[in-house]
Amino acid sequence: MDALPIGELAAPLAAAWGAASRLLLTAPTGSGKSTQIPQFLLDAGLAPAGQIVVLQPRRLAARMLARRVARERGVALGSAVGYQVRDEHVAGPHTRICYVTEGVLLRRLLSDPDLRDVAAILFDEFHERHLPGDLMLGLARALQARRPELKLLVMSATLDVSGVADYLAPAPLLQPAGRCHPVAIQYLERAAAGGRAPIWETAARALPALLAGVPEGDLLVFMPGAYEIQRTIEAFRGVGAARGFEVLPLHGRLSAADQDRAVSPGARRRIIVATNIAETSITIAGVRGVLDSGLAREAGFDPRRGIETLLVAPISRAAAEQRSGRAGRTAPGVALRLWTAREHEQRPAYTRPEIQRVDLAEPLLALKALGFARSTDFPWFEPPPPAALEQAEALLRDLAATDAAGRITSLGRQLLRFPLHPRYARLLLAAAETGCLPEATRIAALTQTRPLLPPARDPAVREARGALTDEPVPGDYALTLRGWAAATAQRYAPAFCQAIGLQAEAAREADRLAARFQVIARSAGLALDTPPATAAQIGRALLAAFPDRVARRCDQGSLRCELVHGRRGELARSSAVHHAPLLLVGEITELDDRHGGVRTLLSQATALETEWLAEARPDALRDEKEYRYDPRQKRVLLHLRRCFLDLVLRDQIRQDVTAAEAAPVLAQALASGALESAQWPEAITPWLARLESLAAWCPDWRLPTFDASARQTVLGAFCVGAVGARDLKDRKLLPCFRVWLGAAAVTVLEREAPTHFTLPSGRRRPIVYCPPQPPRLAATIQDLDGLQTTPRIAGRRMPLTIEILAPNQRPVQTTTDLDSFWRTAYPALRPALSRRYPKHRWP
DNA sequence: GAGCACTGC
Repeated sequence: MDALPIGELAAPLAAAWGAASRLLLTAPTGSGKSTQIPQFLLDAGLAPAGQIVVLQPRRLAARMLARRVARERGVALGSAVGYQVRDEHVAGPHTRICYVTEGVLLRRLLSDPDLRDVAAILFDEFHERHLPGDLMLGLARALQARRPELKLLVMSATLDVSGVADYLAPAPLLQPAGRCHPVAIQYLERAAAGGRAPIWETAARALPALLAGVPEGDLLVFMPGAYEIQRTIEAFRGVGAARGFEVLPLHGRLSAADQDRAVSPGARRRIIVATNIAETSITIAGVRGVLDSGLAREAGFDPRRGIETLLVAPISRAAAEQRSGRAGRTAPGVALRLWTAREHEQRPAYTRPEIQRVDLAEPLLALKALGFARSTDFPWFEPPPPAALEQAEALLRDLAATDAAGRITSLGRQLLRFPLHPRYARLLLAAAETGCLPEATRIAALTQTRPLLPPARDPAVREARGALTDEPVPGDYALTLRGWAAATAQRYAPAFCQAIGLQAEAAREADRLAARFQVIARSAGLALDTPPATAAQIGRALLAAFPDRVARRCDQGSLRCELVHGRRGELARSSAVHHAPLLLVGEITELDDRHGGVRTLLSQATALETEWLAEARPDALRDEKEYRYDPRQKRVLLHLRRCFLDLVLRDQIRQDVTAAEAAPVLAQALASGALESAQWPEAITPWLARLESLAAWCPDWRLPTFDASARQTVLGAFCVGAVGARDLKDRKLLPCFRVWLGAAAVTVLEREAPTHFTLPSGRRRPIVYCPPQPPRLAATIQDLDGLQTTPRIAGRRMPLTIEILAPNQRPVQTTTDLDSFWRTAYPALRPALSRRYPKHRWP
């Protein structure tokens, strides 16, 4: 690694530092800026009082840099030079240079909004654009209004500097001469076999040419995930030119020992097949050639459906640059990209920053605590998508963390005491109410680490793990808690951990986290000395945090589930609760399937009893006086009832009343507290009796009139082009089909989704849709229009399922092949359907 | 082949 030419930079940096409060510096990763710039600022007296804080995206980097700078200056670590990461604080009152991870500074800001002891903030590796770094930059800029002497220096490698320069203006740009070795870039001459061949086959075909151009040193191959890495290694076995090479995998799920093996030099030349972990986190010495698949798994969040995504996508040009650079760290190198030069130009210039693609509830709550009641008040470097902000606002409202005007409540401030997503913080407060706080702190902790019990392929491990379920287990969290407790009892004996496949490292980290949550809980006055919790206590607490994650198994033969808000997915095969008809799922993730489409995986499931939904009482959700009579609390209750109605009534309603028609009516009538059961068909009266007891909780609500515009019509036939929406309305057709696209049921509303209903007194009450409601149907229909066989939403092919519905809305038949359905299956079925269900007008 | 890239308080 070459030293930064600090001498050439010293004069301009010193001059700019005096004149400007914000500066921008671009230099490649590993140029020495992270260690040299802070020392220069200190030695030149440019930060005479206060700390120079250097923000790092990773804990390991913060630790290593502090260690190195302390050594260079001959001081003890934690004295003049220190660091702070989540688990460690190695710094003191005399610390002048402090390396901290981005989240740590955000936390510090929450307890000390002026950061009085900080003289300068250096944003290192800012081009990585992690969410906390982005947020911190905006906060620091805003803070300069109160503390004009605070200096900001943004350091980045491949960032499009003009955007930051504009944001920080006036900010001088410093650009020292680069010192990297040249890397020759090669592209494929023709697109790989029409893009049809698996990426590992393309890689194996290209390997000999690359090896011929790299006579010495190791080779680094980038693949999107562990599965592709495995297939690549197998494919390389058949390549003659690779004989004599040691071929090793490298990804985050490997044990520390296996990762070390891939990083440390061996006797033979090596080919290391890695994920993105080798792009930024792990540096491998001696790499002279890079083979780049051009693919990466990219995390995202769809605010409309409230679903996380993890999909394989082409990397940006900047990321490809970063990957190629891995070949030129010690000597000139070669990089072969498995795409054409022409395709390269069509790739996005930069990876979408995190703030554009993740759930914003947690940062938004922090902003509100810091005085930015509305997200538009905040000086975003790049504002997040409005839909994501709306979703986050709605979630915070539903958790009672904010009031109707979007201001933080005292409950919201309580949530913020925990370094957790507001949902999990909410889980802890609810757990204190239901009496399962110790268990809940452990559940929250294990969601924040690597999986403690990752899915096992080894039959011996599976069998040993089976012993954990000798007694029935109410959920996947509960199963992990059981394995974790057993391992704790054995003091994490390696033999035991290995036998059940428990990741001791992750468990120890979770131990520390749970302990920390308990310290915070105790200081907040929450009761921790409770007897071992029952499944009901834990289930009810989980419901308060995840009211929109209730799911029901569609049938016993498959793992398909329906979720509230017209979503659905597939329960993870590895889940421990295959027996339960009603579930609460902790995670919903959309993943690639093997056909170029997607599937929605439901994991971390917990079995639910209908009674917990039906009998969830206001006091189970009570936190403090100000919420007891707050309408917002009723919203949560109303939502729970809707879950109940959606899922339970659908089985019970028959004959002429369809669930889609009845549910909103019932929900509103129910909320009114004055339901007259005589008005309803006999089949549903047993359920109404239970519902009436729910309604009794909110006696001040009155029966609303049912607004016909709220009636829903299933899109089905419209989508496949058989019947137009107008036909459905004019001819008063019952819905015959329901169409599922990915996780979302596509339905159409006759008008816009209603926002209010009217009480007999004439007063209007808002209808609150928990995220991600109501669906934006107009947009959905446009996306679908004209797409007969391979509907795409946002460029991604969505699995299409069509259900033929009986008048009671239960599916008669299901198909996934639209073409053959429409050509053969449906025409063959139609006569029978017409006889069986004459009420339908079958197209 | 069926969980799933990388981080972080």
